[in-house]
Amino acid sequence: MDSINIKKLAKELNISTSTVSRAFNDNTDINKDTKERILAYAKQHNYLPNHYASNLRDKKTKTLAVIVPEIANDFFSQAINGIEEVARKKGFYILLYRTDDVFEKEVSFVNYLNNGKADGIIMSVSGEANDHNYLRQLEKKHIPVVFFDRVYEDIDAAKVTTNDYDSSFSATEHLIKTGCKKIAYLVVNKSISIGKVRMQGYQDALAKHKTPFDDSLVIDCSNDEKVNYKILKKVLQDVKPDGIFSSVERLAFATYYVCNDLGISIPDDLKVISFSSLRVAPLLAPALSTITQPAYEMGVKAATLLFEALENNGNGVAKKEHVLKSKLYIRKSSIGE
Amino acid sequence: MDSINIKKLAKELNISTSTVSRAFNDNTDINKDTKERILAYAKQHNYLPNHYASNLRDKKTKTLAVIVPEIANDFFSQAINGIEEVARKKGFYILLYRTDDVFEKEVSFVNYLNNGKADGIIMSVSGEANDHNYLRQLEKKHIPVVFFDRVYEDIDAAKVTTNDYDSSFSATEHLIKTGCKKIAYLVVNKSISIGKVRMQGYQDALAKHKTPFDDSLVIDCSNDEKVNYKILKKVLQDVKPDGIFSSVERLAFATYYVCNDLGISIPDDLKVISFSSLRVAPLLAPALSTITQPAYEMGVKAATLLFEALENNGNGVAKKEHVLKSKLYIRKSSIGE
DNA sequence: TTGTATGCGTTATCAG
DNA sequence: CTGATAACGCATACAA
Repeated sequence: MDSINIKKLAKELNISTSTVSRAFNDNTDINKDTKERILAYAKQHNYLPNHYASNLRDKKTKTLAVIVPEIANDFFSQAINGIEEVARKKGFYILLYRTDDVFEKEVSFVNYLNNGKADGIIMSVSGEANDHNYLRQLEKKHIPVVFFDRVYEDIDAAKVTTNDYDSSFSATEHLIKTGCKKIAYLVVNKSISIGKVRMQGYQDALAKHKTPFDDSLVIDCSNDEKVNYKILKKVLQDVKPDGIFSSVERLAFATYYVCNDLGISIPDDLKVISFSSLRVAPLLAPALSTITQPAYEMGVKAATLLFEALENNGNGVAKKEHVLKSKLYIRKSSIGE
Repeated sequence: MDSINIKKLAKELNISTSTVSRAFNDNTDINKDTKERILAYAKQHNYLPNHYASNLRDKKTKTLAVIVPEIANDFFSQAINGIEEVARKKGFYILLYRTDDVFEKEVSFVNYLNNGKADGIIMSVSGEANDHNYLRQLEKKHIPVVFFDRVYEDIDAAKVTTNDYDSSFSATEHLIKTGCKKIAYLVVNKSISIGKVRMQGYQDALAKHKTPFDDSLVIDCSNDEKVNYKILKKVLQDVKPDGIFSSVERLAFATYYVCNDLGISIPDDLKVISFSSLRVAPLLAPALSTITQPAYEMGVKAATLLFEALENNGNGVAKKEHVLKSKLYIRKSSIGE
């Protein structure tokens, strides 16, 4: 057909394929003029080395897999931005996966990656500390993994997290200081490590201030907006908390909607603070107090660590937790009278 | 090393590589028991056919490239979600690119894709109708392209858009009806087709209502938040419009920030309406009136069209504009006294 | 139903 | 500095 490849190019230029190859691989062993001639002709005829063939030869995919629970989410989209930034500079491609928080999808994706589709993986996990054999397989194939935000504690890999415990503690303490006596903790999946850590900060802050911990104030929500609305409506009507600490952005939004409908005033009747990366948090009615994670920086850090692992062939890379700091923004939604 | 491949697997099972290959390719010409035996053994030893080698053989990458100006943006992240949904069902991978609205990056990405890295491309463009030779090269290589939202009119390809002209017309008319006499149009790049279409709707609505068009009310903004803040501050102080029609979400946010700082009341002093996919628009202070594009559905549609092109080998596919409908949500930010 | 042989497009090795 | 050749891992045509 009209498809071009290294052989045709070589033939048309009356040189060997090796020389053409050299022209494209910054090889020093090539005459400058020859190289220019080749590149010029290639450009003209729109030739580029086939990436799959190259990969087959030297096992470098120049591709990085990114696995996240959701994409349309301020935190993750900003993190992906950070990853993309670093990857682009290294000339790497990004393969994107979304798990929808379904553990089985995560497993199936990771298993696929065993076929050499990517050189490394950056992921924010969707399951609990459990059977992670599927991840151990990657180690055997020397495919490095870096976790960010949501990690598996039992896997030995580089991890990029934020100081969730401290932030949760501070946020809860802040609510207590503004006068809250009955603070509810909103979480999506209690058993996932990130939910646990955040809850621990909440509990310890309560304990420090001699506020008894009440299990009925821990509200386990779902991934379905409508269900959450119902759950929260019931809680606000029956349990009547005077403070909300939300471990997940969208539960804070749901709280706002319920309050609007029930005529509950934030912050007069109820103070709200939430983990959130929403850039327009200051523009909400009322402005939402947030614990904001450095999403973009976390992406950059995770990608940087992955490239370190790749460049050192997995040796000597800090397989530890790299903790970045979140920022607490106190806004109107949690300010006392 | 410890790496496994089709040969080793075949040898260990005392069968030929072709049989192993058949087991993985839903080939009918294989004994059911043999197939099961192979798959079981493969699973146990964590073998999967190398994707790059397979591709080199049969020129199917099962990969789809997605090129967007930004990722951390409600519209695009939701659209990507839609694309991902369809791609996943087809067993396709997604290669993600971000251009940052820089035309050169778009060109360089597209050129890369000429090397057979992806079977097809879905993109929202970053340039103007100009020299699109780089895209024409793709046609030669039979790599189908589908545009969404931001398209090049002069390229013959499937396009997924929304009824921007109508929406802009309605939005502007709505502002006029609520009493606005001096409506500013905010745009990021006037010369890009999508900005033009939206502006045309704005202009025509003005004309219909005998409001003279004033060029100083067309505010050309940038991609830098700080610069936009300054531009808008100046406009609100000097030109003093009583209505804002923003063709881009983040310019509406910037307007909100400026108004907060200048003590301008929305909607009393200034009414605002904007193109936006922000899911918490109703929660803003005041709730933002929006023209909301069906972002997710656009992603689904674009991906569906691309797969049609792929499956029909590019023939008989509707290389036309598929127009979906946006929805106008009138909220407090643009309601009259 | 299975096995053998070939080639996909590239690059590294080695020889010149 | 350049050319010939083998090999990467797989899937198909063809033979059995």
